[in-house]
Amino acid sequence: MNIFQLEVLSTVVERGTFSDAALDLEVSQSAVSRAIAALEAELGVPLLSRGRFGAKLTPVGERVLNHAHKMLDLKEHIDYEVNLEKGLYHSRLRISSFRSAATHLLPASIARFRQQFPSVEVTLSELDPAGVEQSLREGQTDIGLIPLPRSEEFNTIEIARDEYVVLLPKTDSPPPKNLTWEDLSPLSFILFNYAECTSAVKGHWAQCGQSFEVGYVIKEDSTIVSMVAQGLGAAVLPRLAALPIPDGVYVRSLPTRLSRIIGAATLATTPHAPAVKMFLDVLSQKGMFAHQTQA
Amino acid sequence: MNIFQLEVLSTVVERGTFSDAALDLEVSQSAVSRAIAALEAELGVPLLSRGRFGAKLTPVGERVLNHAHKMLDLKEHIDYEVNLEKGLYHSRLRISSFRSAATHLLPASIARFRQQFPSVEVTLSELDPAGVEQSLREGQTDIGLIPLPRSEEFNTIEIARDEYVVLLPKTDSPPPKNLTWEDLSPLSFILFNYAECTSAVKGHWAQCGQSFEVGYVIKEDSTIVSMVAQGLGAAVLPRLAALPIPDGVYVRSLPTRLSRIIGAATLATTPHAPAVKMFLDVLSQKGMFAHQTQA
DNA sequence: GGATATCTATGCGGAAAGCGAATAGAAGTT
DNA sequence: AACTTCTATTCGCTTTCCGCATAGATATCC
Repeated sequence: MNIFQLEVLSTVVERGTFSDAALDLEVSQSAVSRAIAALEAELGVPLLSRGRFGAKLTPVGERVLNHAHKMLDLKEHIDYEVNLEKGLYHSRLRISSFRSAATHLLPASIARFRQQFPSVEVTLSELDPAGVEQSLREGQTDIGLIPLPRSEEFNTIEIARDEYVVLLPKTDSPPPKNLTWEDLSPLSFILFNYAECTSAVKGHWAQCGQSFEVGYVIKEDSTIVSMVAQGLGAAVLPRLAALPIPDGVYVRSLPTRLSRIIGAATLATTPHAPAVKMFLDVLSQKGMFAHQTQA
Repeated sequence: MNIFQLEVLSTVVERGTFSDAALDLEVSQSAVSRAIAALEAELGVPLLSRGRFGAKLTPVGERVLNHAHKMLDLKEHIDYEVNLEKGLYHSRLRISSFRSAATHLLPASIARFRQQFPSVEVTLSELDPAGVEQSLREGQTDIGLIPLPRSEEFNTIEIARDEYVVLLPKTDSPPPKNLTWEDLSPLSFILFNYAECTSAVKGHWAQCGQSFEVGYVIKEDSTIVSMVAQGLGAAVLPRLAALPIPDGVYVRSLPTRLSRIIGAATLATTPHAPAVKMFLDVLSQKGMFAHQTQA
């Protein structure tokens, strides 16, 4: 049994006669006749009844065709996999990302992607969000990880949500589990001057009708964590940026939660290469990269 | 692409080497090598990486094999259908049934069965339940429809439940929708002397602590229905036996419901021929005869 | 380093399968 | 009866597939 025979059977049933099926398949009528005869000989049952009226399925032919259709569908899936592989072969994928997403989100995703497509060359550039946008615009980057929302020149999908947390230095008594604005009001804050975090925090405070004292505005997340550990102030920054958090620092949620949305962006006007599409599937856990759930 | 190539691919992966796969498949090692090479040439991608260590799937090979396994499963389904057809061809199915099941239940089932297996010769004998049992014992019947329960010499499956109803003649005022034992106590009843109905009804009355007057005991269900229509009494009999019920007769449920179970029986000691198995599936709406539900 | 073992790939010759063109046979239509 | 339209089969050729034998590569053993 081969795929051609199943295609012949399917087309004969669809067209009604061997002659019309032959035209459709671009082979001779005798090739169609012999393909069907060979299949019937192999299986040992008549699949079609035929005569001057053309050809119609027998009852067992109907049941066989049901399965045959599924096999033809699977052949299309195989062709898809194969064409995907051919499209990806020796292609490349250029990713840009701001630092904490580059450090904490991308490595696992890239590993997973390359497990399936080892021939794709992946590059990862660490840029601030404005740099990521620029690199997308200049065609230097295929996929950029940036905070959302973004302008309409980009197509975006949400990848993760990253909560802003309060880092507090170790003191004689630990801070309460749930902070209030009153707990925070006497504190001096170190803000994270990167990836629009400072403006997000200030906007959030304003929106909550609160005010706070800014002690420092620092670009390096690791420096901020160290300063908190040394008792120089409290900090507010995204959890991913704070990682890894040393023992000498408490982590608490804000009284009113704030999160940033991390998205994957592509340039809206650029058609996606197969590698880009596949990696977007990894990031959003779709298609073959859907999360395995217990059956 | 053909089934043999998919079997080769599957076996190579399972066995680890072309040489071991060749032994398994009872072909030469070079036949295995060329089958794989032909498949890779047709698809245009390498499915296996191989050398002195044997053969391992490439990533695209894994994805292709996933679909290939499903195709091999479908081939087994096709083989099953085909073997089933061969087993059934020119076989026969002998059914015996008591009258109302023969009249009302079997025709649709037999039609459905023969639509799929037109080559099976079906015979239907109408016998009372004792006659059905005897015919099964004597090997003259493959499947018998009889009321349940039955002795352990038979394997049985429940096919339907058939409610005993009260038939009442048309009078100046219609009977209440829900009859009470008081409503029934002044009536004279015509009982159905067939398929253990009389004993079932008497047993039910006794179990409910009631008594009733028996006017007639009649064997013909159509005669009973006519007598009720003529005002000669009320009747208690299974609904299927009463069909078709003319306009001049009211139908009501008993105050305490009574149903008979109609079952399909086969002789416990006899292995089932394929036609018997398939028809039991029709009756119990299993396998390929499962009820279609909206998706 | 050389010999050996074990794996896959390929050449050779023969058998089997598949192709299109042509035609035979059957059945429906005119 | 003649014609049309369908499938099945023959013919001659081409392609594919087979086992046997062997080439080539690589790991193991001495």
